[in-house]
Parts: sequence; structure tokens; C-alpha cells
Amino acid sequence: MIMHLDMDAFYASVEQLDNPGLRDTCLVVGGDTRRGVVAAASYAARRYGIHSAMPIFQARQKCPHLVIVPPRRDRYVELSRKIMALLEEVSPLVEQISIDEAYADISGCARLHGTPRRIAQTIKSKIRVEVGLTASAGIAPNKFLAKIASDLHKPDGLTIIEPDQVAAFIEQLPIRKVPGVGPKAADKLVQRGIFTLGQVNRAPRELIAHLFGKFGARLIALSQGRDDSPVVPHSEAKSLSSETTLAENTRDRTLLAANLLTQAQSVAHQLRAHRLAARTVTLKLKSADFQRYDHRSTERKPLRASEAIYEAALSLLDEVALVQPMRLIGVAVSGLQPDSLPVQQELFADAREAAHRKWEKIDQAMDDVTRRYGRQAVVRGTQASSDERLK
DNA sequence: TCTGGGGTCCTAGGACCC
DNA sequence: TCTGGGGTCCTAGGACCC
Repeated sequence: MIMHLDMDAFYASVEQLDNPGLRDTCLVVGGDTRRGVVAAASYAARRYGIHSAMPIFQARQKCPHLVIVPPRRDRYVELSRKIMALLEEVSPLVEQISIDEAYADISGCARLHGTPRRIAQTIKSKIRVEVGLTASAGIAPNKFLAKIASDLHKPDGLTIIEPDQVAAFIEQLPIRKVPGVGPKAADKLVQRGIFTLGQVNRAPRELIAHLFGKFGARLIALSQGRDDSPVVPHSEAKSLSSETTLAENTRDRTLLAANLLTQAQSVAHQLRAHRLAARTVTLKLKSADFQRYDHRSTERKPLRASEAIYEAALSLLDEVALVQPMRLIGVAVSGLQPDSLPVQQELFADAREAAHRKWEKIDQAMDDVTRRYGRQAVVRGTQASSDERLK
């Protein structure tokens, strides 16, 4: 059997844990800016119809006494690590899928920890006692059903789907609950009178296959209760990115470039933290009308210096017409590979690369200063001046 | 007053190679 | 003289998830 564990309103619950005065209040975690959205909503806030991804201004309209708390990523990561460690005490085979969610294969745990129900109770109580938060657990014969089960009786839920209940469960399961079926896929199905996974199961195979291609085959398997995807303990990141929504939409290249430098530095910092280098740099843009654009380029040699990433992103930006003002700009890197520091002398082939080496040293020095004196202690001249302009 | 910031996977077409 | 088939790498875009 597979267990899916899902923390309840994680960010919001952490804030209430650390500040008991906020308990039972209408609270959201999110950037308290004009353009922010809700990252997590407390259950009290949810009763007002507030949910994650909702614009903050809308949430405020729904609940006038709403408390808005800025996110504290580091704290969430810290507690996430504790929770995952507790889970690993119970099962050796744990797959973390986000900051607050994980699968555990508990097939081999019966002798040590008892029945699936007992195992779920154990982990839930450990999290409650040692961390102070509630989680919801779902247990089922496979990952797909376990995930849906954990969502069924939130918060503090424990739902088990026994093998002999699978068919009846699938029969009535709304398609929108199936992981991978979003608004578009749901529309296609509803247009053909298909509302439940049971109806998918009875629909002509060719129809489903034709509508969804590769995902169609998976959907058909799920409709038969089949999902043999394994619990995979650890997987490497395939991309890293940093992006920001600007205070105002802009077509000003200088302003966009200054932001790009900040993003490039953030990405370079992440690369260093993971001891990785990247061959592909992607410039991410979102225009005023919410159209998203990606432009990428792949280098022959992997990059790691902020300046190199910045240059690559900047030349991609140079090719963009900027017909519309942009609301978001960001940089992503992919094609990640282990950083083979130190680099041999012969790789200093040209002046550009030598310059990048210098920038790497500056990057590292900035890391040190940031570690000691905080994030605002050191910024580059171009950023300082763009900050001034925004004030 | 509009709508974040991270990710993953899939598809399709072109370049290029054998 | 009128054009194969397969494989890989790359770019752009879309859908989806938390």
C-alpha cells in the first residue's frame, strides 16, 4: 500500500504555530503588494471563499479583517525537513513531491509498524507532537488513489481506500480530481458527457487516446484503477529559476535589464549552492496581457557565473521586440550538470571566459558578505541605481 | 485593484547526421 | 532528377501541479 501525506494549509499553519495570536484568524500568507496572490489560506479564511492563487485584493474584499503575513520560506523549509525526517523513521521509501507533500511506500512496514491505519496514525501523531502541525494522510493500493484519498477528509484526515473499494471509488470520482486533468482536459471530457472516471472507463478507448495522446493511455489505466508508478526516493532538479513581477509594467529595456541581473545572480547563487552548472539559459517574460514568452539558448560549455548567465539572458532580451509592456521577467537555467570545479587552465580559452572567472570570484565574495551581513548588504551599481529609480 | 513564484512533462517542427 | 527513414539536439509553446 502507498501513503500520501499532505500538510494542512502548510504556510498558514506554520504562521499560526509561531504566532498563537493568529490561531483561528482569517489569515493568508502572501506578498502584501498590489499585485500579490494568496500562497496559503487558513481554514478560517477558506470559510470566506478565500483560496490559494487568489489575488490578495480579492481576498481582502471577501474578508475585511484579513491578516496578511509575508512568506518565510526558510522557516517552511526547516519544518518541512523535520516532517520528512519523521516520515523516514516510519518508512524507508519516501518520495517528497513538494515542500509539504510526500509519498511513502508502506508495503514492507507491517511487521515493524503495524497496519496501514496504525502507520498513518503514528506519523500524524509524531508530526502533531514534535512539530505542532496537522497533516492529512491517504492510503490506497497506488499513488494516484492515495493522493486523492489524502484530500478527502482535510484537515487532520485519514482516509483508506481498500483494494475492494477501488472500483466503486473510481466510478463516482469527478474527472477534475484526477491528477493531470486540469481545466482544458476537463472541458474536453465534459463536452462529451464524461464527468466521472467511471465514465472514462466506459468511453471508447480510441476516443480517449485520440483526445489526449500519451496522457490518454494513462487516463485509461487510471480509470481501471491501475497506476504502477513507483515511489522514487530522490530525484535531481532539472531546472532552476528566478522571476519577479515588476511593480509596474514596463517597456524600458534598462529597467528590464537591471531586473535580469538580479535574477541571473539569484540563479547563479542557486547553481553554486547545488554545485551545478547549466548549458541552457531561458529568458522568461510575461506581457501586460498575461501572454508568456520563453526564449532560450544553449551554450557549448556549461555556465555558472552570474555575469555569463546575465549576458546570455540579455542577448535573448535584445531580440525581443517589446511591442507590449512586460509585467514579469525572469531567468531559468536547465541542462544542469555537476560543476567540475576547479576548472583546468586550458579552459581559459578566451578573454570572455577569463572575465567570467573573475565574476565567479565576485559572486562568491558576494555570497560571503550576504551570509554575514544579510541580503541587502551588497548589490551591484546597476541594481542600486535601478532601485533608486523605483523609489 | 486585476491575476506569484517556483517547478514538471509533453508536443511539434527544424537542423543536422548517418 | 524529385526526394527515405531514423535518431538526436534544440527551440517554442502549452497544460498542469503546488
